[in-house]
Amino acid sequence: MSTLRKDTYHHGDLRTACLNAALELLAEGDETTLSLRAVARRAGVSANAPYRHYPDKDALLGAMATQGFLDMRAKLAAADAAAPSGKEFVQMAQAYVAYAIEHPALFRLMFSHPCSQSHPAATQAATQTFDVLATRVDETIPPEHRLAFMVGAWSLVHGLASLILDGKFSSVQPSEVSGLVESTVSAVLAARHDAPS
Amino acid sequence: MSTLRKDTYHHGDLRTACLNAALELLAEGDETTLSLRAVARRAGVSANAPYRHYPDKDALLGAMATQGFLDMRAKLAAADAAAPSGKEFVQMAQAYVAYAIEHPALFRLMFSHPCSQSHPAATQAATQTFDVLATRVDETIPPEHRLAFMVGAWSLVHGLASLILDGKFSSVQPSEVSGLVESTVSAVLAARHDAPS
DNA sequence: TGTACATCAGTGAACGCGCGTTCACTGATGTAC
DNA sequence: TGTACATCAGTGAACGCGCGTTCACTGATGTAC
Repeated sequence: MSTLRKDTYHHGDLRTACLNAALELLAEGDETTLSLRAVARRAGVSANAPYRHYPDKDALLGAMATQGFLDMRAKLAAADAAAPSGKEFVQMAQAYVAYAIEHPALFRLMFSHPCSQSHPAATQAATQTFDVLATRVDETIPPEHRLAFMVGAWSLVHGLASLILDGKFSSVQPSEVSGLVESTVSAVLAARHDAPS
Repeated sequence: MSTLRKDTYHHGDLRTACLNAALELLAEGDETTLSLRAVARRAGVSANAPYRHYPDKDALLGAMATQGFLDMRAKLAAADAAAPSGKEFVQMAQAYVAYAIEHPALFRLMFSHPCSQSHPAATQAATQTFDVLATRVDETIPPEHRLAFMVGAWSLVHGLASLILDGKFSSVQPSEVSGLVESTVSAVLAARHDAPS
């Protein structure tokens, strides 16, 4: 019976509040501006209160990455479900890149931070995210091309998102991104029957 | 007349020595283990000696990213030159991924660290690196497909490298990487005439 | 060739900083009787 | 229904840490005359 009351001594759900505060801080800055003390400050709580709910900073980072993957999975699944027949891959790819652009620091945390490999819940959530793509692949691509297609499609989309976030496509306008994703993914799709195993 | 003598008061070429020490430290660890003080220690010099040659830590990081891009450019150019006709893209792609795997922390610094965008020498070196690919594209790909091809090929290879570094392809063995790059790049190449503009 | 001097490239000590984390403690809560 | 008590979830002060950076200084070097 823990109703949420922020003004009481007992917070109610400080675990979630810390997670949200951390995600906010990450959205406003980057990983270097995300400290446990800042999270506590944002949650309106003393510096070591978070230790009641997370054994250390890395555990909080792991929870953030996990949450990120779950959010991303929902976006991919929604794109897959909403897409007209035959457009599933293109629209999932667009959703993937859009997620990265909307959450740049979290995206980097999810993929590049050590916690994304060391935190079991995070790796599991990552697998669940990729399974959305894998399921569609299994229904669409002939078995002998599945692995190459999975790796190729995912690499393509991930590289595109990364290079955009890192400012390496300075000549590409934000409004062009969606079309670029479509044309590039379509090209790979068209080639899948020609691919060497 | 500065001959290199490490045992004298005047170092000889501390600028280069700091750069190399920093690259070594990055190769041995990651960006979080790379401090200016550690660089000075490695170079056998007092903690603030590097300030004679770099205005601040970020300047050193920028120099490192610059060096990384120049090295990478050399590797790409060598792969392009050595490749049998028609295999240039595949072998450049393999060189790109190989470079990332051999220098994971430096690769991340070059692409994801803010210094890679703020340091003019680094952005220029990056452009020179991409120009190796662009030159081959101009000689091979019809004009109307060049942009899409550049973006697609680069994204593909960069994503592949990034996901491998980040441990997201746990099912892919190191020995499979080269073949995977070849098959995936070949697929994109085969599709380039079908690609929507 | 020798000497005076400007400049360069180091030294070593110190500063403040915010961090992650630990400690001892206390207010709030729920429950057994 | 009231009370004693265990437990939970906070507080506030403190610790040590290594960092980037600054300061005043000094040894080494090259050059003008």
